[in-house]
Amino acid sequence: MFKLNRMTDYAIVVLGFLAQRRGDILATAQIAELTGLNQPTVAKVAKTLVAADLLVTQRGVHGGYRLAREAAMISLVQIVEAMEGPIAVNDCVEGAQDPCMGVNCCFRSRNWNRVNCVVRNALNDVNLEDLIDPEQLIAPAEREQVMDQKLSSSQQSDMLS
Amino acid sequence: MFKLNRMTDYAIVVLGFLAQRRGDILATAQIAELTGLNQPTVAKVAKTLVAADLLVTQRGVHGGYRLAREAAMISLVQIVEAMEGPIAVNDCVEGAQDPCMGVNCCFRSRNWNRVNCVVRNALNDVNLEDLIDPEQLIAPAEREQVMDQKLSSSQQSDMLS
DNA sequence: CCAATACAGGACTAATTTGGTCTTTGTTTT
DNA sequence: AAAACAAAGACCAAATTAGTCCTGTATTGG
Repeated sequence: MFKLNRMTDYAIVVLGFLAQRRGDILATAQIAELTGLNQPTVAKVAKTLVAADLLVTQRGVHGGYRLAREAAMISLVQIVEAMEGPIAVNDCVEGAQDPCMGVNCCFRSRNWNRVNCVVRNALNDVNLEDLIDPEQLIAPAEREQVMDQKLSSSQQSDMLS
Repeated sequence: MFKLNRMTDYAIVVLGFLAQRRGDILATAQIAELTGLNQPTVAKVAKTLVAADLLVTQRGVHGGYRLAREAAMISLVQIVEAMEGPIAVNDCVEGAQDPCMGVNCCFRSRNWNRVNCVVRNALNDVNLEDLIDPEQLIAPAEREQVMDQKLSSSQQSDMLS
């Protein structure tokens, strides 16, 4: 429960990868190859992240994606809400699409809002940079070698598990 | 996202209802009728809640369920974990069944644990009593009348929305 | 002691959500 | 202008979740 779905995991992998190569514009095929994800999946995730202003895109030949801003300025709550919509443990809270009404169907207590706020703040306090293992911030020279290791040992799914 | 699933909503409805009638042993059919849920669903939820020691059961004629302890002693985290399993935003955190391994697949940061703890604490700070609207704690005399209103206006689903 | 009632436990089906793929359109570079 | 490549959305497949049903067991009352 309260588990992020796989697309969000993928989003974090992609964003984390781009964060390590800040400034580089990378095509989905490259990202896919180097992270072990497959290309259509990367493309799908990237689309969503562009819509949420977390990535910027460059069309045409030599196009691709890069972070919209530095990793420290991208919080986990932005990523999660980009991939999964607004955080709301149920529809009783403010901002939900179907506000609760009727005396009987809902314990309409302020406490749901409280729960939501705390969760949201927790996610807001962690940014993309925090999630990156410092050891993975490697120099370009070493990069290729390590990438090879990555490819040989990585699996398609369960990227974050 | 971070939305409780429907069974958990139902669980809160059932628990909240029993909390208002503390001490009463009620059969699933009665609970179903008075909450607007249907009987098999109530039965399924109740089974799970008994396994989690949130309800106690009485078999046989005039049997049914009642709260295992007072509402103030039942926290939201207990309800959620009873219905949806341990809280873990992903499999990287301690206590998850598949601990993360491999240098590449996981940003194995302490921050995931931090997020989980905060979420868990938020849920722990709210108990069943907090979730009940005080106005719904009504005298037995009025109860039947209000229940009629409930039945006529309630829908099967979206109990908490 | 028997019948009625109500829960226990598990299997099974249906519905919904999520994940993944493909096709068409549009943009950029040479 | 043509070729290369990404954007966007439609679409199909897989997995999860919800809901139902059936058989068995415990308890009470006649």
